[in-house]
Amino acid sequence: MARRKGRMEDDVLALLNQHDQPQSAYALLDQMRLNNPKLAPTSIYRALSALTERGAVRRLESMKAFVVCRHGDEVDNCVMAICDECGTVEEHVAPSLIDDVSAEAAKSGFAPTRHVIEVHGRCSDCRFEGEVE
Amino acid sequence: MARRKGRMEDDVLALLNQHDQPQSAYALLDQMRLNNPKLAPTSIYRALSALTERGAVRRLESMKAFVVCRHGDEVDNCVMAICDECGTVEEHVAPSLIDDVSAEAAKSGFAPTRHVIEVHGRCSDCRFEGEVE
DNA sequence: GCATTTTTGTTATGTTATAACATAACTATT
DNA sequence: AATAGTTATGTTATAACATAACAAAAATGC
Repeated sequence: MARRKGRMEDDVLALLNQHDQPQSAYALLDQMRLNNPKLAPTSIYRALSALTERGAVRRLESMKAFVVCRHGDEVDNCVMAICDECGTVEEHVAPSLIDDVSAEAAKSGFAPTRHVIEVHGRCSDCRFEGEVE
Repeated sequence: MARRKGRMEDDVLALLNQHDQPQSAYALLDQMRLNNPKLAPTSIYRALSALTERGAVRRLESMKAFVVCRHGDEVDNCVMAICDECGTVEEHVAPSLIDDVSAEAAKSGFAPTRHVIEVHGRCSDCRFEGEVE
């Protein structure tokens, strides 16, 4: 009954790649169910978890949704800019900025292991859509 | 049946203030139910939402939990450092750092409105607990 | 008092995520 | 190609998080 190894991850990643906007786990599930109606949430979450661990996918904590990671090797050095109007996400690689954030936390002796840096706002396209503000 | 205005918010805030660690909405609900067994999730979420809006409380996006905001007037200028070992949270007010993050996002014309900056790791106490590493 | 607005209560449901266990597929050895 | 061990996936159920929609009570303004 089980399919070939790693296939689930590939399918989920391929599906995520078809979208410009972050997708919720259940949105992915619904889409996967078009081909595989009995698919369970667990399968999606397992795939997302594995993809996340290897830096292929990122969970946007502030929107409970997942995006493909364009810079997997820099996964902990990114500032994510999320447009609240169109939903698109920009991945800014900025190691020095992450260092600065770490340094701030380190002021109290804190030793960082993971950074969540998400900025909400309006992207360039949306700001200049229709008229300049 | 409804109680005096704002009372719910006060109760939730008071309860949150009794904790050093962030609390999930349902953890708060369980505690409130000791006095008020029929309390519904809605009531907690409404209070948390109002408290968040006025900067008294913050949701830690990366852990689905809420903490009292020690610097309500600087609510969007904070770096939150979360100890994964003991759960304590430090609120670092760092406006210039937030400016830097904004500037990074602005490189592509993005106009930030809200910043989520959460750092996970180990706090000073936990690092030096037992022995120096 | 009476109408209006706001807060809280109530009921129901929607959404996100994981636990626990079963089975199929892959791997390596013989 | 039998086997045993490991890993991936399937299956079932439920836990945890969050909101919608409507009702009732209190506060507010006239």
